[in-house]
Amino acid sequence: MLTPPTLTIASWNINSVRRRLDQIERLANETGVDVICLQETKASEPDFPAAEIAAFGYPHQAVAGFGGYNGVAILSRWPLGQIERHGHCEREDARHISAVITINDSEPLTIHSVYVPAGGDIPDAAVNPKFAHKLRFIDAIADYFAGGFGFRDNVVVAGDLNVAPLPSDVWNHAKLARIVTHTPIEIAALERFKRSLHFIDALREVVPEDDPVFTWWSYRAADWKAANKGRRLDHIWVSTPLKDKIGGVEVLSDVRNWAPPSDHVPVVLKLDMIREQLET
DNA sequence: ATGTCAGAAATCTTCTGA
Repeated sequence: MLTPPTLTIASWNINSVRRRLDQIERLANETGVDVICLQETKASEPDFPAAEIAAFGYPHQAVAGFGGYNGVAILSRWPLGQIERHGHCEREDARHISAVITINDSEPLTIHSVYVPAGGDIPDAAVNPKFAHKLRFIDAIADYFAGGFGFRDNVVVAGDLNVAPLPSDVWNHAKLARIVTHTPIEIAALERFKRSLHFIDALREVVPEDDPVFTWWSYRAADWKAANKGRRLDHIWVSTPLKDKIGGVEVLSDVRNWAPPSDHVPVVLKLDMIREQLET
């Protein structure tokens, strides 16, 4: 089999896979991305448009979903093994699925598509059960990674983590300090999750920490681009062995203009691991 | 507090979740 020079992995909260099916095809055609991790597919597994997506070039799929809300998937041009869905906080709510990508036998790569709960409006776990669930979910997924992997494993976490951790990850740090997605308690929880396997925030490896980067813009602005009140809620993390293989990270903000748009845009990671393996 | 989406269940609109 011909080995590709790179492996590209996208993370995209698509806000209904059926509503935006043609945009998956467009993303495939315009970027050629190898793997797409989806969140908020909002489709039951029988309703998931598997055949159509296979025809777009992604015959290998890991899907978890039910009607109405949530739902995650991994779409791949490469075979997927060991597909596992993970329930956290005693729920089977289709927020986390993983698969092992088998490009070569020597270095398996485990890819996770994750959708962290949004958390409601009030950033107080004592009065808002959704916020309490969000914090418990992040703790639970941190425990999962702390207990299930070694620091030498190749692991990619791609998802809507619903937290914008850095001041430059939101349009106004001071104004959002008490707004859910940017509160100190959520940022601390996300940091613990990140440390669970010494994950590296791939985008911030290639974009300076002070540069504003957003992946989500609310539907409620009349003109999302003019207002530009965005947040970086979508992340791709890699485990330490993959750090030196980050070949680039791109936020496809133009996708926010594709009609009808999701409120999130894809983040794409390029890994150079395969090329390095060829050279050694 | 506001606005805008998407899906479900039940209608021709309201609810929930985001």
